[in-house]
Amino acid sequence: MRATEQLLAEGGGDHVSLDRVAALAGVGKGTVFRRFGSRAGLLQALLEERSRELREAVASGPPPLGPGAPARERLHAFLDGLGAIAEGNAVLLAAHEQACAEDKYGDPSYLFWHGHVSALLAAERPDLDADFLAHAVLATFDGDLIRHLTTPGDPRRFTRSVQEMAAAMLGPAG
Amino acid sequence: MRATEQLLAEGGGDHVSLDRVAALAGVGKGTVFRRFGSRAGLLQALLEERSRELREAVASGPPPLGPGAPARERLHAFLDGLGAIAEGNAVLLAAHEQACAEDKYGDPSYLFWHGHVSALLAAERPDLDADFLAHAVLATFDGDLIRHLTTPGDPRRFTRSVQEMAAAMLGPAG
Amino acid sequence: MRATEQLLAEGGGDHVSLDRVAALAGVGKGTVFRRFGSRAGLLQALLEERSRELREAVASGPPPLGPGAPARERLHAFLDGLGAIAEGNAVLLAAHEQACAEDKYGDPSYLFWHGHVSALLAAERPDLDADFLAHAVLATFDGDLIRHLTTPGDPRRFTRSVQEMAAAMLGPAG
Amino acid sequence: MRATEQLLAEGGGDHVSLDRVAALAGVGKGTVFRRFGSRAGLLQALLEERSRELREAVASGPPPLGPGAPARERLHAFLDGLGAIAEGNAVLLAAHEQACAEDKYGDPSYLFWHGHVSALLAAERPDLDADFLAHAVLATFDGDLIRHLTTPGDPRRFTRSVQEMAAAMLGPAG
DNA sequence: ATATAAGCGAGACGGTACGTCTCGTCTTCCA
DNA sequence: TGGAAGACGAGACGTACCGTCTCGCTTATAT
Repeated sequence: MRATEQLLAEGGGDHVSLDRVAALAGVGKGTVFRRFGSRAGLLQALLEERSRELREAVASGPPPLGPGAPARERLHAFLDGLGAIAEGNAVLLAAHEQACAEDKYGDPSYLFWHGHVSALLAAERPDLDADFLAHAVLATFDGDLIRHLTTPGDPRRFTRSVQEMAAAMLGPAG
Repeated sequence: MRATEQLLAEGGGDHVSLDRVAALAGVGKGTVFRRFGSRAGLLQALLEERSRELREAVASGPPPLGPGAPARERLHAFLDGLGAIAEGNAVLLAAHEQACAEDKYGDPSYLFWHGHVSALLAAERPDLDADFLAHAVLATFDGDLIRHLTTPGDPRRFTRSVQEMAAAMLGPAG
Repeated sequence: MRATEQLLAEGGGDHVSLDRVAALAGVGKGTVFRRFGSRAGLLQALLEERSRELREAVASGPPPLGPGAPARERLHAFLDGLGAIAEGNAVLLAAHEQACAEDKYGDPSYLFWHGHVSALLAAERPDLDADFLAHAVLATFDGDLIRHLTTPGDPRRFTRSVQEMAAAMLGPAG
Repeated sequence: MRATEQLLAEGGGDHVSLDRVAALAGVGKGTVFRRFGSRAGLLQALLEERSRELREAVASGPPPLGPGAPARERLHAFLDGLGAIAEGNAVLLAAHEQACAEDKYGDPSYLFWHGHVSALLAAERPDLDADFLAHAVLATFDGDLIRHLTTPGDPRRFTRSVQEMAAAMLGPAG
């Protein structure tokens, strides 16, 4: 089931109409809506799938991603992981943002990332508004921005820059 | 002409279809398209209007907004101005983002803001990727995020946080 | 099992989807299809149930409904019985017509009524096209027409009119 | 515009989905809905078109269809005309009945036919329930019934039978 | 002053996505 | 293992929207 959607994300690029997705997946449109509720739900599920691993590693994996390492290192590792996902799925990301206009900040997945980043930032810089900074960091994970910055010659430019920004926010190490 | 659209942005809230806009403005849909080219154009024009003053002040006004003041102060003043605009037009901002999905980073208005912020950051922190940081700063000016953060009790929460973030990026003065 | 469907015919009124019927009956949709084959089958079964008595009385009951009475009287009695059923189940009738669009004239139940009426008409008026007249008489048993004609103040208006029509068709007794 | 729908009625037979109609007519689906409101509206418009001539002839044409001739002759001529239309458009008729389940008896076109027939019947047989008889006569113009009765060898069987029925209703010429 | 040109109000149209609703089949799971 | 429950395939329907287009009117300009 998921595999079909992946095919389509590849095939369609951005013009992924649900009708087409369903047809190309060899399944009725009704099924898609029954399973995902709406266009937003579909994209969310795809992102979810692609980031579940990272989520689990963050929640309960080994350091430095998981609990146990210093906040600074955990943040670095996390941004590295999320950056990799984002760079590999910029198109999907962009489509998701476009679809989930409403309630983007209430999405459970976003809430998880935000909570994580916020906690790490707060641990290192209790003097700052970690809640906002987390939103700011995550706001840079914009599909269009990533596509804008990523060139064939430098596929990790985006992640590197995000890391640099996070480092600047945290200030000189301890 | 503009006034009509403003009325509509207020009236419609978020569900501003061009049909409705045109009808409510007492003008044919054709006229709207003749003047703005597309939905994106309309929103852009509205934002343009609301930010022209700031733009001019930044380009050729008196310090600290205009040229002449230290980069740090200019950035502070700029973010204050842009924050005020954004907080007062969060709905419009959100609609614009939704509409201008394509080519958002090629929009002249965005390019101007980005160039300005980028230059200021570069002046103060030549060691960082000012280009990216400017994108990051501007990425926080997201209509939905602003609506999410702004509460009746604290209307300038967003701007304050952005300032704090910029300060953190620039590091200790000096 | 039948009882559940009756509940639904009453409950739903006109928008009786099989999904809803099944759900409201507290039974899986599969069950409904196994027992009735299709939407048409379900409605047919309901009608069947409500008209079985009349059918048996007509086929082998005592006169004037059953064999033995003069055709004119048998027809009168039959139309009275069928009219009563139809007036009491106009909604069901309308739904059935809508569902059985295809092959309406091959339905065993319809064939029985038609054969009966046709034979009675032929007996009394061998000079007319009894086959067609029987179709015409039965065509008036239309759910929507009955609902249209039946008012709270005159619940048997439809039956009376049908009788009058039949009498006119048969011509002066004689 | 109409021509396209005619093509489709021919082409589709009975499975005329609005999507297909629109596509095959080279027009957007939105257009179809704007012009006809719904499936029912489309079919109604087609029937309207095919029967407009008869309607005008009946309302203000020369006898025996139009005013001036005796009721008996007018009814005969009218049934002949309507029968011809119905026999030539049985499929369309059936589709229309299926679509216009709701409010069939409030349709202006139906009201016109009914008023006409009812008036003619009342003129000739004031002793009968002309209102109902008119419904009964028109009820025989059922697409499926016509298809059922019409064979290649006897294309006017239906009309002939309707005439006979009407004659029987009117009784011996007075 | 009249004729003509440009521009504008109005809205129909082509095209298409979305989400809801059905029906009838097919699969799964429990008794 | 057989029947109940409901997921699934397929697709129609109606709505909303965008961007194009064609009208007819009005206003301004040129003769």
